[in-house]
Amino acid sequence: MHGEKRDVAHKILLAAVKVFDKYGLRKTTMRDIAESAGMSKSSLYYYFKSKRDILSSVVKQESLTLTRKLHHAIQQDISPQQKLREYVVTRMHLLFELSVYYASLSEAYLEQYSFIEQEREAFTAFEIDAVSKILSEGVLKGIFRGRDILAAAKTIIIIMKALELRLVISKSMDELDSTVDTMLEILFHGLETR
Amino acid sequence: MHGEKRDVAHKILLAAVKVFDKYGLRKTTMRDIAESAGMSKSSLYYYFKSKRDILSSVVKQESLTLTRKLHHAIQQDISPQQKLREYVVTRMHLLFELSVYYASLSEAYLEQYSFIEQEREAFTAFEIDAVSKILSEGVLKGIFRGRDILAAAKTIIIIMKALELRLVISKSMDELDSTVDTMLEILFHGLETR
DNA sequence: TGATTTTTCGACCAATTTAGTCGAATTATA
DNA sequence: TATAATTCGACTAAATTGGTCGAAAAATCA
Repeated sequence: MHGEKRDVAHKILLAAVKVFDKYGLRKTTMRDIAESAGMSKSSLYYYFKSKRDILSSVVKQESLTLTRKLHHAIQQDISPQQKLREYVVTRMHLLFELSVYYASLSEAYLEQYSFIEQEREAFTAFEIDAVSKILSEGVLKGIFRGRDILAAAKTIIIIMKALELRLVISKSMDELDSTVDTMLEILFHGLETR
Repeated sequence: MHGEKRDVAHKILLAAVKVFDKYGLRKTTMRDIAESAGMSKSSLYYYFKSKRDILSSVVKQESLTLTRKLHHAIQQDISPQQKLREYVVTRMHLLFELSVYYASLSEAYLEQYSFIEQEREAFTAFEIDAVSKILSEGVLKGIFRGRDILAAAKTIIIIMKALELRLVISKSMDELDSTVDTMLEILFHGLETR
């Protein structure tokens, strides 16, 4: 009749995201997750074998959401400039919502949950590929200068990561879009042919 | 030569605010505060007698900042409408920054730190007074209708508190100002004479 | 209906973390 | 140099942590 096992597991993950977002990974306890999911702590272990397991599932889920939406954002039939803008802005807004990627963790903690770093590295690889493709397209169309695409892509990603940090600190998205625009304005006039 | 006792105490409070903001009151430990302040945990007890003491000081400090800035915001020589707008917007932005008032705490936790509720109540009293004065001024100038000022003030404050909740949930201030404007538009056309 | 399976939870555990203490070391002051 | 102000490492008792287990409840099946 009602909820299957997978639905409850999903409900738990949603609850986990909520509290991860609130307290960060390190500070979130199984009790917090259970409370947020509206069930007993023991019941969590019926669906997940450990806290690490829940964490891992959340990370994988968020990572999937992130890449899927970013992929979709640059699939549109728009100019390379617009694509780059779309990518950066979408990325900003998504990362603002997704909790796990923002968790600033101590090295010791990351060691324990190594899959987070792994997932992050995989995401970086995706990013370099995605941005490189946008740049290549721009070069082919004679819009961007065709020097070292990989280096250019990496630079853009570094700048975006720097923006992430500012975002976390300010906790506001007010100036974000204009900052992105300013940044991209500079970026475009440096990349475009004349 | 360098830092007096009061300065260090102040430094500790700033560090405390930083981590309270990050983890919330409940999740913040003395170790967190000490780390954030760049000193040993034991040293904190040279300046404050307990965690409760630090918490209390932070709450009082934030409460003071809040009321002082709000008071200043409505001291300007502007129309009652502008004053009301100024009050609401300032309040929103300040509460977004101040960590303590947003801490959603369980009743059990609030019991332990009762001074938080006390300070909140004092703040509400200040608000009712401040908003009432703005409304009164508007009535005197023939701009607002002069029915039940106290009830009107309380209504405005309730609406602002509802906005607070939305603010916490969305964690973004993007739509906030326009929401405030929309709300005040409705509010003004209900309050103004004709 | 009664038997069986799925799901939930309270009670419990060992290990860690917590707020807070204390005396000794360090630093500044006189 | 003596004295006072400040810092901290080592410690404790109490609370909290992730995780276990078996029994109660619900849901499903016969």
